[in-house]
Amino acid sequence: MIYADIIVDISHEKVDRSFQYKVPQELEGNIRMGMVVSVPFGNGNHERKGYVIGLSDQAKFDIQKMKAISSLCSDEETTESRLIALAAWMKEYYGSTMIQALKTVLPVKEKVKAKEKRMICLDVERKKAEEAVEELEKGRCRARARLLRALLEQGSLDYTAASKDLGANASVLRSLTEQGLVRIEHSEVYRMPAGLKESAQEERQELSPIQQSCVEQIQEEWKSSKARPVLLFGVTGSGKTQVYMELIEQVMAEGKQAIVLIPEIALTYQTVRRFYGRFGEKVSVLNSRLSQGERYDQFKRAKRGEIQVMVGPRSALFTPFSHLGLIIIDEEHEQTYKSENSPRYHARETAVKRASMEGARVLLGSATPSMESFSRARTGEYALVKLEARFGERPLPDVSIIDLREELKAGNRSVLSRKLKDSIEERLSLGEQTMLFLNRRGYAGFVSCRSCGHVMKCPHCDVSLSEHNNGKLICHYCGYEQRRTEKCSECGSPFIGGFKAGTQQIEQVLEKAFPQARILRMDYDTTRNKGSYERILSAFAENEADILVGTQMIVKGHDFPRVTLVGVIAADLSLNEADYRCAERTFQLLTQAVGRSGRGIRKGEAVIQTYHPEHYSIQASAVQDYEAFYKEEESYRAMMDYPPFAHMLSVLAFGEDETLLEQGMSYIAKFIRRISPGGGLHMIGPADAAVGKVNDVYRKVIYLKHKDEKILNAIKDKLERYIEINSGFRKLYIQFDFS
DNA sequence: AGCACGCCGACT
DNA sequence: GTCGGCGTGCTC
Repeated sequence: MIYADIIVDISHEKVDRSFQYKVPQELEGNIRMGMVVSVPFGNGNHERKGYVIGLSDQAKFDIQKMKAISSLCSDEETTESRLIALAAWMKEYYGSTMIQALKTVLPVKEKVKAKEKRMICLDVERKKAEEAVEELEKGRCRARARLLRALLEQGSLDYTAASKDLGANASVLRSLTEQGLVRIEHSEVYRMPAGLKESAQEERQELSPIQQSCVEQIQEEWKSSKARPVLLFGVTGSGKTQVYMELIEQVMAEGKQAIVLIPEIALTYQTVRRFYGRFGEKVSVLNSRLSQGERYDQFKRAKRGEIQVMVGPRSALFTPFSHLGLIIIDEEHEQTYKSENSPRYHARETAVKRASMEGARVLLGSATPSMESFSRARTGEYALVKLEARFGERPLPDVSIIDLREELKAGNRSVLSRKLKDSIEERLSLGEQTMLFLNRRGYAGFVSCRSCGHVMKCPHCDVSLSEHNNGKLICHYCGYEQRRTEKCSECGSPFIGGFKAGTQQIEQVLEKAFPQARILRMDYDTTRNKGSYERILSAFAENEADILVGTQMIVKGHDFPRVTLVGVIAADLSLNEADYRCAERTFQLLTQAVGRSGRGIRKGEAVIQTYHPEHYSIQASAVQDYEAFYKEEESYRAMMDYPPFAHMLSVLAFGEDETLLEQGMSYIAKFIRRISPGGGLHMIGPADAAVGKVNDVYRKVIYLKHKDEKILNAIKDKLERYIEINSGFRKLYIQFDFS
């Protein structure tokens, strides 16, 4: 007898686990992992769709009570089943629930229909409804009366919201509909067509000899049956996209499909148009502005074989192609390839896994490869191909590193050093453009009291509020807003001021220093509206401004030939982050920023302001020397036992009750200490997470380090079971994060 | 998500 | 007692 583990297709956490079913004799030969089946479920034995996630000959449940699979829904299995197998791997490897993994891998599906809003509306006149409310209140039908009253006030209610807030049970609703008092309306799902048809036919450029040789090296590697992923290490502007396109073309010629992953922020009109221009109708693009329905439609087109290339962010990795030939990850070092939600998967590792399951190739491209990838390239796990010469042999910009401590000694207290100010002046007189880069995480400055130092914080989250130009203080985590206070809430002092390090402040300084200059600003505030991102960038590209000030979003993707000066206001902002990757991030950001200068005919210049001029990430980025940086960072990581030399597992716990959370975490820590075998395991914490509270939910974290990833994985498995068994963890939400 | 079960207050 | 409503828990 064979038994199948099945996940039922009901989107509810309560049924987020597998159920074992008997496999009827006549299906035994046909059933496989990942298939979609129909099973009886629950008390009413309703037929439901389910996914086969495992098969075994061991019954884990009372055979008497075990039901049998009714039938296979095997119309669409092959592609889907591979993705489900991938989900099973993700669940295992990253430690999430199966449902969460399935949801990331099988996007929306009929969930689109489920999400199709169900609204509860009144079906009778107000008078009648009011009478009914009174009657129901007289009789003891409180729930129904509550619902009707809410309907009278608001006209109509969202089905799910109503059932959550008002306790509108299914039975309550049924009786109300039977009485003819309310009806449930299924609102239409509207999908907008993807309007990117006008493609300015990009002529196929001849590859340069260097590019051509890269293509050949890559193909050579992939001829082998044990083809490794290839890391294409090419400096900015070396024409990696050309190489990608050439390889995609060849994959398409074999009748296979390709996925191209691009960091969200680089998914601009320009990039997308290049792919459309080259591959026309065979390309589809995903981006965050697409609705769920549109996304679903794109996936459907891919499944039907109507398209052969999918360009998109992290989630495009799960495009249901039937003959996947190639996965390209551009700018592979980007942080956005790591998911923030459970399963906290990394697109790079997951791509390698998917490719190996489906016999596809993987190409990683970057000018500043991640430590992980470069280290794998050095051990031979990945193949390394270098694309060296900058396209057109343009010279690197002249870089000056300015020590801000010296500026202060010389009596200059402005955010602009004398050198940077002079250089800007020079550009203005020459009619060339300047980009000023503030490598903060995009937030405006916090507000603090000048007399007692108290910082204005969000009452729901453990973050300081940011000041915006409309005089409001806003929390960037939960959206909480309050007016700017006149007095300090702690000491009553009226001297309250913003910390002057935001892009707005820099803009103001510039306006004062260069009243004649035309200045554009690009940050969280100015890009919140749709299309504003593109509008600002194209305005700058059209030479409508002399200076562009912004956060990291200005250094990605776009090419501005008129820019001959790039200024980094304070390189230390990203260097001081509390994360072992901060040096890597700083190097990457600075290298990118410096590389923006002098992309046209004229030679560029860059000015980096910092309090740590001697730091290797700054020194190496100034001369664009990746390998020098890698060497330094490698010895630091090796010394500190950080990835890629050890593996890390973070156990994150969330909960509304702080003491319960604390208790839970100390139990977890004790449990880990008890089960961890021998030495070699480092545990840090439990401690507050980087942001200790969001939306009134507290967050704590335990970090585990070990050389052997398998041991961390085993700890994760045991923890999962421990947490499931002990009811004390019911009110806590626990996530795992490997890095 | 949907169904059964069991508790609770009002009425025969 | 008994009936109907509403919260809770379980589903292989």
